Amino acid sequence: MAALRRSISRFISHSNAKNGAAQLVLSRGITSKLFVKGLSFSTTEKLLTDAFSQFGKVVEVKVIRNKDGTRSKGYGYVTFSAIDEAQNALIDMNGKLLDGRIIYVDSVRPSGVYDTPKVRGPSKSEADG
DNA sequence: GTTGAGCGTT
Repeated sequence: MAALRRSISRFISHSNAKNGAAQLVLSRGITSKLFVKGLSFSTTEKLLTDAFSQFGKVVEVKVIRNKDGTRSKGYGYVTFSAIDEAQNALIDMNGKLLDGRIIYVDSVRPSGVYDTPKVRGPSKSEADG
């Protein structure tokens, strides 16, 4: 049983978010988090949540704004509690009209969430030798 | 100064 858990944890991991909401990460590049662009500048987190909740449990929503927090940059992130929820939302919401704009949904770009070890350059002793 | 490609925080 421990072996089973070990093999599973090789493929499923959780990224830590501020509110403790975990982003599901399955294997390589498949996550429960979505990248949403083309948002109206008036689209808020609440509106995003309302629109995406029909596909599952939304655990985190973020609209990226400028420094002052005044102007939306027109894109954001939606994280679901499960990967299949995110997949369905992507398929269904991509190209849909939201708040008067056609929005585009994509999987989130890979970032250091994977279990791939970081590549190091040669150590100083190696470089000198 | 208000405009339209894009991957940010904690």
